[in-house]
Amino acid sequence: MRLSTKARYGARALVDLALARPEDTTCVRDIAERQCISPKYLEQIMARLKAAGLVKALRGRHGGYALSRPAASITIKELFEVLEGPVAAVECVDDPASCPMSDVCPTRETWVQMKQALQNVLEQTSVQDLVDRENQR
Amino acid sequence: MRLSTKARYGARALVDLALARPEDTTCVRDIAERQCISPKYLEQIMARLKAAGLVKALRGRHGGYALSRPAASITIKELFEVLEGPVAAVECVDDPASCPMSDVCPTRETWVQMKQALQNVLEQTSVQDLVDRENQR
DNA sequence: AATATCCCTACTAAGAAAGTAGGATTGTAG
DNA sequence: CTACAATCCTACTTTCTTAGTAGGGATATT
Repeated sequence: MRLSTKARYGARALVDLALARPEDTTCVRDIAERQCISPKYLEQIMARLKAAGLVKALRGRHGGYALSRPAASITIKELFEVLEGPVAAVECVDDPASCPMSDVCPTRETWVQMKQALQNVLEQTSVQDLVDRENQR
Repeated sequence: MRLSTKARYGARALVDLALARPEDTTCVRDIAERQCISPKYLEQIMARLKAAGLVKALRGRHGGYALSRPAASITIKELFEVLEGPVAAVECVDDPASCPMSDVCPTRETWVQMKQALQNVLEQTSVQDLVDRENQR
């Protein structure tokens, strides 16, 4: 059960944007270079973040990306759902009807607890929290 | 970040074994039929559980599998690590040296927290807990 | 008009997941 | 002692996902 590079790269990209002044834009090439990510791949990731409304883009020369909201209001859970999909590790957690035994299955409750535990962590962490950590060093 | 069928099937198989008398053995075919799992696939899963010492096997006619310890002493975390691998969703959590930026990276701490949260749930749940849930209905 | 940026789509190579398949080995019951 | 039912072992296959690569189109600035 590994986290994809999309989610990890995306998190670092958001922190990178949050470190810039909110009114400035940062181009993909610069983020990619600082974060050691393939620029073309990061482009796709940023496109998804934009579609989800987490960042906004400015096209043309001197264009780039910026957070669309204050870093403190963007949670890692949002990022996770955009780039990694549902937090639930088993389908029946979100959709009991997907398994005919959902209402009797003793394992399902554990998968539900797993989701809740994960979600707690992801919801409680904002991009600003990550920035604060970075600044503490 | 989905849980594999191996882990899910394995969990159900252990519960199935726990429902039998401890001194009895249950053959793969029976478990597979009750749990709606491909018998040949379940064979491979049981082999892994045996190699990890969670179950013991008896060969030959009227052979089969049984839990090697009381159900209350087998945690889902053990099962998870055998069939799903490390609980950490990112490599640097268990092995900081795998990434040169581990000691500065602000995202790592969140991945660590994710692991801890998951681990809490998995450690606190034993096969016996699952059996108890099943019996409550 | 040149250029630097985002935007969009398609392609690919490698690996993992989820089984399928076929038989070898072993212990027991008749 | 023989047939059989079970585990054991290894290889194969098919499908899906991941992690990119590639090439160009649209657009705004200088």
